Amino acid sequence: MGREIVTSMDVARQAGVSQSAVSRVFTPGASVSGPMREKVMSVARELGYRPNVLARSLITGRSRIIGLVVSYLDNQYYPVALEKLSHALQECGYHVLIFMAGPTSGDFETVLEEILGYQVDGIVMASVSMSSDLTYRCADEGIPVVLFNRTQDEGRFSAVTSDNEAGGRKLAEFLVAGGHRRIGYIAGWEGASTQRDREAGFRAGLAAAGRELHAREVGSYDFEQAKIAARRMFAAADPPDAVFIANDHMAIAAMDVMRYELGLKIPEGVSVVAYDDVPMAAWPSYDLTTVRQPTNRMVEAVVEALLAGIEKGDTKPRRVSFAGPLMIRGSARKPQEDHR
Amino acid sequence: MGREIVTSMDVARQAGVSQSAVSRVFTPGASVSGPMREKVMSVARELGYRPNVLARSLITGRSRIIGLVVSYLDNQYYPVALEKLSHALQECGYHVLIFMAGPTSGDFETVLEEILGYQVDGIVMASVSMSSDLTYRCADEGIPVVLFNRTQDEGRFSAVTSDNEAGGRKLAEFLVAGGHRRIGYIAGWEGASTQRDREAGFRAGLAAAGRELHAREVGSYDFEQAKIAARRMFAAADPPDAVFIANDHMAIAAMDVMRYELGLKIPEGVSVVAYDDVPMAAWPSYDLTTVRQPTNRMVEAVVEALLAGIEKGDTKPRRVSFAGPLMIRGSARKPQEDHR
DNA sequence: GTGAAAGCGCTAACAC
DNA sequence: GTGTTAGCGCTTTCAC
Repeated sequence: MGREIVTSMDVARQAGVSQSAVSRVFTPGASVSGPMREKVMSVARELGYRPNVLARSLITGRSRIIGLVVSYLDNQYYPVALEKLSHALQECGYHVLIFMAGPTSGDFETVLEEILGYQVDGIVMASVSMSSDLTYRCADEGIPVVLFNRTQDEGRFSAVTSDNEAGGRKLAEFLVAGGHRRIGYIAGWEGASTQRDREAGFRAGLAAAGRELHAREVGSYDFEQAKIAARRMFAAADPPDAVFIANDHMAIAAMDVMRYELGLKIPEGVSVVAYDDVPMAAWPSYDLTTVRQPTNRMVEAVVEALLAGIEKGDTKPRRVSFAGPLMIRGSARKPQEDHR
Repeated sequence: MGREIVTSMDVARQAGVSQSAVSRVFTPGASVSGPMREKVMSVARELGYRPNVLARSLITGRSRIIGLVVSYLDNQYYPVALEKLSHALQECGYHVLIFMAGPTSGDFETVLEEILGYQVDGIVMASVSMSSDLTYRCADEGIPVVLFNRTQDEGRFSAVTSDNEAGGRKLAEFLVAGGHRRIGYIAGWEGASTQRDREAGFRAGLAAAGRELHAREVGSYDFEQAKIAARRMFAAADPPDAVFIANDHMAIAAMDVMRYELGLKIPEGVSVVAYDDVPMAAWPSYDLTTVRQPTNRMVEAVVEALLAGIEKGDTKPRRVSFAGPLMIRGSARKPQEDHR
């Protein structure tokens, strides 16, 4: 019942050494003699002693905890990224403490207050909607804040993204080269930088070919909203012959509506392209042409920015974005098919 | 740069009260007068003070951290469950610290050592493969351990599952009633209790109708393994006319192989049923008849078991399992369709 | 290289 | 109801 904690003092007594000696044995890079180390380690093992990270944090000022703020986990992109991030941080001796932000549990403000209470060493924001003075307070207090898969206009935080604009442009070029004439777009959440950049790149790509968007709906990065958007777009008179949907999660919802409700054929009737390259995009049922997020490199960059802030005190914001390849699959007519 | 921490002492000085008065204001249920509370709160707000959860934990012996051990997040069931669990715990003032166990980062043993170091108040094991003396040490130290979606033979830990055996039986009855004669099974990871129970129930259900398994392969709850299993099962002479695949994650992999590689029609050529009811199962591309895991109730039970252990010291293992409904969709021939 | 002592930020008796 | 005091388990000077 009572959590019997074995302390460094217990080990010290049992081993007949001072408590600080025990501490030193468990402090990487402290000066301890061989015999001392062995004596202490052996008693520690016997007693099942482990240093208390929390007590340590009180004095070192580092908790070895990274707070992750996220608002949903149903878009497959996030769990996969979380898995990678968590692994990478674990490798460096950090762990991820999850904070769900969103309608269900408290607003963003509350969540951030909670985070601060845990004395996290760094914060990763993977959620799309969040803006608060508190975020600045984190930064002001010297806690590194890294935005994952989003940026912010004022560059006060580090931000790691893929090159959304370039991705959008690539998709436009691909659709234009595929001979499409009426090209639509289903937007993500309008407050998100990813949405804005993907659309900007896409429109720029169309413009470069002398084209314009033929139709536009908003899916807000939400599964159900995306269905509604697809219905509206393709039930219209003169519907698009190709559509860029701002992420795979929505694209999958939309494709199901298009094929099963509206009876459209993909890619014969309409081409679909999207963004993220979640695992599902490669499944034959969707076989989605999409821009891959270079998640591994993005995660590396997040960890780097975090550690630079924590361990070197280098909290100056860094904004990195990585170009991701276009994964050409079967959901959109390919350029060469048009060369008859 | 230097993390300037505002302490309760700072607030006390500024407000002209004792440090313990400040502490009491932030301790729910402590006796403080109205004016005192206001004075302290106002200074606290002004200074941006937040109690240090970690320092508090040192004295209370509670960290308000729940360790979650998980080995993969690509099976959509886990992220969705994690989201719910995290929300529920957050509501009670706890947060989830993630520990990834698995080939990539250290073995289970190491991970558990790390967990112990964080003085977590409770542990949830959502991973399938884990067995270690350390797990017992957690229990011995009075830390509540709850297995999520798995049980263990010796009942030393609390375990929350759906009624896998009943689910398996329901599926067998459904397939038998649907007039299927050659019924196959693709197993999950053989070390998992869910696998064992689902198969046992399924076999029992077949036996009750005087039937036996016609074919059996192992997919180990892995996407790629499941594809291989499906290929092997349906490339055989005299392949099954129905198959139960031990979870939706594998079923989706297998269905893609069956339809796109082997040219099978579902459900005309072969019926497919599975287990979990992940969101994807309801998508028209899969439209999978499956047993729903009553995740909400399972999460509630996990939280209950955890809190009983933490707050009431009641760590006696409780094993709960909830029956989940059969979600009848289009991937398997339905009984009434056979009544001609 | 090792021990003694101080103190991280906080809660929990204990007096008043 | 409020202040004083004593630690929680640990790291880190500082002597030796």
